[in-house]
Amino acid sequence: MSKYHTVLNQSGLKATNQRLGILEVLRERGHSAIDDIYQRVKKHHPTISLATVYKNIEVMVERGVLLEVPIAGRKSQYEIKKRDHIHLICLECGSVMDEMIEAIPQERLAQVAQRDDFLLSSSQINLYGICHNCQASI
Amino acid sequence: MSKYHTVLNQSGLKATNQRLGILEVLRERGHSAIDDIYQRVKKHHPTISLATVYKNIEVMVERGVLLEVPIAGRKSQYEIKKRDHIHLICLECGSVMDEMIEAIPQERLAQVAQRDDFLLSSSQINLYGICHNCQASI
DNA sequence: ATCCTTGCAAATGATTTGCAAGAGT
DNA sequence: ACTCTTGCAAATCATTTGCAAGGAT
Repeated sequence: MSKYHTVLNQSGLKATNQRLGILEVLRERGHSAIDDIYQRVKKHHPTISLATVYKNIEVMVERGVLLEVPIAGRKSQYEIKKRDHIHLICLECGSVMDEMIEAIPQERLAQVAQRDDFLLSSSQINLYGICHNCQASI
Repeated sequence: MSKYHTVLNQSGLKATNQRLGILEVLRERGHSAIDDIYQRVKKHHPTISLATVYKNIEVMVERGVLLEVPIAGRKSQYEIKKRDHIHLICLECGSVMDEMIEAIPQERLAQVAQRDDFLLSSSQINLYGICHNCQASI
C-alpha cells in the first residue's frame, strides 16, 4: 500500500492507477501544467484520456491533495500539497522552484489581512525573474 | 489630453477610444477579468468587439501599462500597473482588494531569491480568504 | 454488490487569427 | 499620408459533459 494510495483513500478518493500515475508524475517533476501531466502519464498508462486528467486534477484540488499554482502569462501548474512555500518562476524557461516560506513571517501576512477584517485562509507568493540556468544561457 | 492618453502614447500605443475605455473601466473597478471588461466597455462603446479587448489587454500587459493578476480556480484579472501591493482575494465573492506591501519587506524577498541565484524581477502575493462583507452574509 | 471512475466523442467555452475598412499620429 | 488598430467571422485551442463499460472498495 503506497503512500499516495493511503492519501487518496483518506481524502475519500479511490486509488486508481490513473490517479497514482498523476501523483507519481508530480512527485518526480515537482510542478506541471495539465497537458504536460497528460503527456507524461501516458507513457505508463497509454490509454488514459485527457478528460480523465482534467477530472482528477479538479477533484484532487477540491480535496486538498493537490494545489493549483496560477502563473501570470501561462497556464496554471499543479503540485502535491505540502507545507507552504514560495515559488520562484523563471520568465525565460517557465521552470518553477520552491523555497521555504520562513523568510516571510506568517504573522505579517495575518496582520495585513486583519487590517481589512479579512479572514485569511491561505497565501500564495510568486517571485518572477530569471533562474540560474537561464542567466548563464542568455 | 487625459492622463491615460499620455501613458498610452509613451508606451508606443495609439490612444484609441477602445483603449481609453478599457483603462477607464479598470480605473473605476480596480480589477476585472476580460469578459467583465468587455461587458462594461460595451456600455460606452457598443461596437467594441471581444477580440479587440483581448488584443489590447495583451499589448498593454506587454508594454507594462497593465498587470495580470492570476488567481487560483478563476480567470486572471487585470489592473492598471501601480506600485507593488498585495491582493486579498475573497473565496466567496471573488472580489480583489489591494493592500500596500510594506508589511512584507522587499529585502526579505530578495534574500530568498538570492539563495537560488535567481534574478528577481517582480513579485506577486495573493492572500485567499473571506472578505468582510461575505463573513457577515454566510 | 455497490458506487466511483474511466475513456470516448461530442458540446461548449475561451482565445487567436486574417483581413479589409477606419482612426490616430 | 502612413501605420496602427478595429470589428467581423472563422479557426483554433482548452475545458467540460454525458454515458456505457470497467475497476476499486
